[in-house]
Amino acid sequence: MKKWVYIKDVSKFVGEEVLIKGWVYNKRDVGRIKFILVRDGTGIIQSTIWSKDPDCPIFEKFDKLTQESSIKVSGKVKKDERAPGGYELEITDFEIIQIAEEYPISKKNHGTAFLMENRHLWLRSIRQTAILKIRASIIKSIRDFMDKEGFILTDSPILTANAVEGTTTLFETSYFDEKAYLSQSGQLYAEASALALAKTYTFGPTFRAEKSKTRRHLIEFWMMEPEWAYAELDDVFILAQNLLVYIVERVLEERSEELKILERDTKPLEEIKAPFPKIKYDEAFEILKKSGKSQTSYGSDFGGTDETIISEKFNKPLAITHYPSNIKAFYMQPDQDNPDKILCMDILAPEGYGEIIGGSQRIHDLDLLLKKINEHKLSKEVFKWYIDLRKYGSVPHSGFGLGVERTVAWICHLPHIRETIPFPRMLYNLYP
RNA sequence: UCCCCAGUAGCUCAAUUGGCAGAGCGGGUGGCUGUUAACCACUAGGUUCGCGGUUCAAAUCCGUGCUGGGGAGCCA
Repeated sequence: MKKWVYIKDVSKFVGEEVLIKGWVYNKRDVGRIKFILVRDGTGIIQSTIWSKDPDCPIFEKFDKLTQESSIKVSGKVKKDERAPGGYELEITDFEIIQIAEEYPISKKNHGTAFLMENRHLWLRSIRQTAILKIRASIIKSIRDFMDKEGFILTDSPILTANAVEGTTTLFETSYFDEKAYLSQSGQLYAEASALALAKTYTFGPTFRAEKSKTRRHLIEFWMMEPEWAYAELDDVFILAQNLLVYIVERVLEERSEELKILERDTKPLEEIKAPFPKIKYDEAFEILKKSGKSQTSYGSDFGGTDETIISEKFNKPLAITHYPSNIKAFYMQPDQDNPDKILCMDILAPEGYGEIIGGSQRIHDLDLLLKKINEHKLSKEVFKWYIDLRKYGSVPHSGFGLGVERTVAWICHLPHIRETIPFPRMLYNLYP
């Protein structure tokens, strides 16, 4: 019985007979010599079949193979400069598990619509598997960093009775006889956990029924949200900065192969070092005004193009703080010295990728919170438990949300967020 | 929700701007002893997104619907 090995490990088995279980990525027939490119999820290896006899049984089996047919291949591992990747498998025999029907995804060009329709198959391409591996590394590095910093993972519920952001973007569902909503953010529950554990974070999917059709929006996306008792805005800014530096370092270290497949220029990533620049809304507005390229009026939120104009001035992630209070969420703490401004931060990724982190210091004063809930016409009933947090040992606390998919898009330098998650949920697009 | 663009073979696209619907890839058959999205020859494959209109004649022009793409607003 030959040893089952994965392609990523073949270099350790040069000269030995091994068994590879995989799929036909491509085949080439050059008469007496045939090539099968076998992929097994960890890599691709060129495999060769040779015989003097044009009618030998293994050639007949080869002829049946179609793209993506599943096969178990036995052969001897050889070092060979002519093979892509430098190693080659000299096939002694192979077993056909299933002959694939005509595979819809060919080696030539496809349009986005067609690829999205076949997302379940598109995932098998080298490029897509590289992105998924980088996504996995980013998630692992986020978890490792937060754990190392002493934050406790606490999960927030997906089904909730209350909104966090504007009520227009909620997915409504039924909860027996009550109405329920899919979570837009785990933050409010994380605040409760933070008062229990001091340093916490939630990690999970969030849902926004926004009718937005852009390269940076998903209907279902993943967020990591730390919440930290007694922390002020500056504390979470430093946390966010160190987190991003750590993620980039880890990806450069673990996934250089995948970044190469994506043809990602790693120089801009190598420049991601602390400290990150931090400017106030007013300064950001000045930059916009001077650029002459923006129509945004003072006091309004920045648009996607505005973010690009501002972040192009810096080669690192940039924090913009102290936004006007009327354009931010109800739970955000006003600045003591300037109550029209909010102790909040948006962190914009470089290279035009825009906002990947949004955070703030939270209101800890009971009366102020009640006033804000009133102003935003929110229900005191459903928020009773949240208001309670300000009655029993309330303290200043802060947190932020990091969008996983936007982070993946930036680090991989992807033109569109749809490739950052295995099965993106987008506007009017629930299949596959 | 608004603005712009597109829909032709399984896929990616052509079609002299209103005059015989075609090529590459993929499929099939055959050839080739080192290919790198192999190559060469032959071959099958069409309700030109649906409906209505203009015209001697519509893939092409007009109207309408559907689907998809790009962007805006909003956001991570």
